Amino acid sequence: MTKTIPFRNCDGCPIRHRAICATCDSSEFVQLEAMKYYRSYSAGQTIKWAGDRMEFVASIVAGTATIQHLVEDGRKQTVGLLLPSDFIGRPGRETALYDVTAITDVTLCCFRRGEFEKLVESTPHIAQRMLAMALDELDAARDWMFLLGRKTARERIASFLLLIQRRTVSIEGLAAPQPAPILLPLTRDAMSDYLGLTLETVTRQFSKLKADGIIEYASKREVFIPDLAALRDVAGEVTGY
Amino acid sequence: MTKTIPFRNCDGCPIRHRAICATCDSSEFVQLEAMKYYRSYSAGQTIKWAGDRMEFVASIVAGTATIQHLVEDGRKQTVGLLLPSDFIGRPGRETALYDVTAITDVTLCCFRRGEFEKLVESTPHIAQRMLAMALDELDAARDWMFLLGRKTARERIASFLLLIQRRTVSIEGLAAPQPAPILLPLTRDAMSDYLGLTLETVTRQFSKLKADGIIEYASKREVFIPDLAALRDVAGEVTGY
DNA sequence: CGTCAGGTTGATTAGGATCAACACAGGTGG
DNA sequence: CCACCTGTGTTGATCCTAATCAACCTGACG
Repeated sequence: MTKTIPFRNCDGCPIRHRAICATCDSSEFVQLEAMKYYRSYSAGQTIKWAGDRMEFVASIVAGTATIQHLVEDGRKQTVGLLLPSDFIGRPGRETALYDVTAITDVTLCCFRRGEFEKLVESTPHIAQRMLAMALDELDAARDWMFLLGRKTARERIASFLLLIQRRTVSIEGLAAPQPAPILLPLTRDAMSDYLGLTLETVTRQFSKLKADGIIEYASKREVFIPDLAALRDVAGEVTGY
Repeated sequence: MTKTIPFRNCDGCPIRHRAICATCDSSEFVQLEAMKYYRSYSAGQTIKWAGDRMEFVASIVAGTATIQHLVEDGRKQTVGLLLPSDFIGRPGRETALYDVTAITDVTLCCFRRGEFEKLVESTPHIAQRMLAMALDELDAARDWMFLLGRKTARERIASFLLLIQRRTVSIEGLAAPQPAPILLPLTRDAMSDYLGLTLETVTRQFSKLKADGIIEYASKREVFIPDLAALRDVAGEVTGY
């Protein structure tokens, strides 16, 4: 459950330049560094439950988590995917609205909520950075609304694969050449929750994409994309011009 | 097309205490007041097109607008509903990502984007207020993702009616007694775009809810809700505890 | 009075959901 | 070492909700 963290201070932090601290100047940075603490969760653990009092906010340092809306009758919808540098929690809210679950092993960089809220009030850079990140997330949520409201199952899978492909490239840098296998951080079931489908439909569409030569399996959870443009086409994105 | 505005300065402004200016102190307020200008659009007009350069950001003073994602093959999804006090645009983005369309006659309180961005940088209160509003919108977007991904047509209609009912009450104050008719700002077609359905399905579900006694028509665009709890039940909201 | 936008209703179809059986890998314990 | 179990994934058969295609209604307006 507790996992060793391969660094001790912010200098070596992999998300230093993309998280909420990205635009802090050195004095702001000292304050953040002083109040941070790390926490780890293993795959499958719930980080917070809807309704819980939120004692901290945090940045994802490593791993993947999901934000989920769960309803008594068993219906579930993943309403956000949290990857390294993404932020959990919001200043000013007492209790969580959604469940947050670690999908892979996750390391968080946490801040006590009360202290963090004071910092947001006193440090304009942080409020501005958080605003920019919140607005980006809002755009992402709106794109996802289009997917959930209007895309076919096939298009949803293709869009999801592109999303993971892009984030993989942006996190790992473009070290690896294009046709590198991309690792899916979610099970078929978790994907279905994210895509507004059932797990059977997800499986079927994967099989169909494979049969059509759009993807190839390295393993059940690792996929090659021989032709990215073809995948974009399937996803309903405009490739052109 | 141009509509008279029934007030000249912020004192009489109906959204003074809910828009981005809500938490400004008096000196900040003077700055905002100095740079604002009003603009009106008549029902059906497009306020901005996706891809347009955004020369201003704005608060909705009166009327209803929608944010839409439109795709070449004709599919359309409304990804946001803008009611009085909601904000259009974002500091730091050059071009609009989505179409914004006036559904009813709309009055905006506009700020030139460049000037506004400077203000956001220099005025922490505004960045903080915008952050709070952006996070609220993000929560609303996530609730809508659940609706689009998991709710049935009937539940979607009921949820939409509740949404309008709540916003009607909160804007008009609770002057009117509970069983007041609520005015639907959207056509069946526009509702279908928002709910991820077709207009025929919207009509059918309205008819069914009427047949079931959940709603009553005052006119095609005005609805009574005799029993709010019953409607909540249909919407899949937990009444109880 | 004719036209047109908005709305309703019916018949049919299709895309995913649901129910069900089975495959496969990895881990555990006897 | 093997038998068993559990979590994950695949595939098939059937059903059902909402989409599609189509006809018609209603009221506002020039």
